[in-house]
Amino acid sequence: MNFSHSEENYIKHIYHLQMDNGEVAASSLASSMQTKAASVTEMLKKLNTKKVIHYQPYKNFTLTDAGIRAALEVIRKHRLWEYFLVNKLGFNWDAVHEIAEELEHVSSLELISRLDNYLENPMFDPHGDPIPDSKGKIKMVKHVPLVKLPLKTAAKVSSIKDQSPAMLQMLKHYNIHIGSTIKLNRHFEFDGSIEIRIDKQPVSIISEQLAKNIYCIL
Amino acid sequence: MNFSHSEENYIKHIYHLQMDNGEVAASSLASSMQTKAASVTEMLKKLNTKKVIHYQPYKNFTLTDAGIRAALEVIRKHRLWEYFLVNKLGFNWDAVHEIAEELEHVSSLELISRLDNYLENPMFDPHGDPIPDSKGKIKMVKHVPLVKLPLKTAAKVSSIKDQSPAMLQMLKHYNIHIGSTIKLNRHFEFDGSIEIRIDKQPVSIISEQLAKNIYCIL
DNA sequence: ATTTATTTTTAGGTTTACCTAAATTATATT
DNA sequence: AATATAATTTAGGTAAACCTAAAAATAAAT
Repeated sequence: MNFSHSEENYIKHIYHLQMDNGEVAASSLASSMQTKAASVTEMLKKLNTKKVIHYQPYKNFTLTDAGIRAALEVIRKHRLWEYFLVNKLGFNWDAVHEIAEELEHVSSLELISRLDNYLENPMFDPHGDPIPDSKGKIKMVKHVPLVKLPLKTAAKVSSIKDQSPAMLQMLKHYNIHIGSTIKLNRHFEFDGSIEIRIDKQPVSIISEQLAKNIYCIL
Repeated sequence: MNFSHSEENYIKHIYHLQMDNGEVAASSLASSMQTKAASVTEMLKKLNTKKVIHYQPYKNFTLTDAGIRAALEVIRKHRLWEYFLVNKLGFNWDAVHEIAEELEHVSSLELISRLDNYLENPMFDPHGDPIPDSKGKIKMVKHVPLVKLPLKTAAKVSSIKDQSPAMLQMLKHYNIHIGSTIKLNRHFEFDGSIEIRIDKQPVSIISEQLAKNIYCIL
């Protein structure tokens, strides 16, 4: 099956939303795609006739098996390109998302298979997200929000939600990277801030707002 | 200035046509783009308002300086990606054109500059065509058709017009590659076939049809 | 210099992917 | 259970990029 760029984007977003939530509401898809509900409805009808989603008017929906396969193909491309951009071209991991959004729509499967090979079949992209293999198999990793980590248990920083420059500046200041070992020592009830230890550095206290944007793998 | 994929394709085709011919007719652009004359007219009006072409209704047209710059940017991207596909991913040089047609529209200039760097600033793509630098400077090379080479003068095979599998099979048989040293020894009047020497191999005779598809640099 | 043929443009339609505003259905509140 | 609120769909419109068929302009041929 062949999909337009737009269809691929919808499929990808539906996939991520249903991973969070089991099923997807049209409104959340609209906000995730930065578009309007009416446009979403139109696309849902098309994806339904293409048997990409299970859909009944006015109800929430999910991807079919074919839809999941399609989503994982796009995600595979996206993450392989991100890996390439960081590890071969020397981009910072926070600068590659937009470029990969374009590259992921280049259609050749031969290209992706050779790229995968050239990169030596990486398992994770620069944000710590797993890269599906050519058959759509993907390492399921739960990204636990830092604030919900069990106390004093070593974990690894796996991804950062907000990747604004302001956020990156903060991360740099605290010396937090993807892959850093992190321990949650205690919560402060008053303002939700937490005490953490990054690698073998002295403990620091970070705000709830910052903490909420950091995800970890146990 | 920002261009759609379609606009970029038109600009690129106009560039190639005006390199051959000085100016471009709507009909030749239509056939080169595999589209209809009416669609071309529409696009010409748009490119004109965007000041990409010098255009007056019913007359032939050419790119403006801005248009040439835009064309060279697309061509630079196309050829750098082709180089990447062949020299890093191991594609055959005849398999990369279509993929590069998609990659050339990825917009990031930072990406292209890093790719160029990563590839160590190649001057020529796998077909022997020169790669414009980031300022749009391009080595002007005249590709002489093999049949018009001066007799017994060493030249280099620079490009192949028809890249069908049938053609590639022939080239393989005669052991002709991009970059091979080639000498034209004589013409046979009867059927237009020619006697050539490739590198230090024994001379061979090739048909006019084959010869017409081979271009050289002196 | 007319007539004929070719090229180019205009007019009017299609598809994809958006949009706003209004109508409909589902959900929440009293 | 009736009503208010929220979510979703429908109706109708726009822009880009294509199309066919007819009209207009240019080039070629008698």
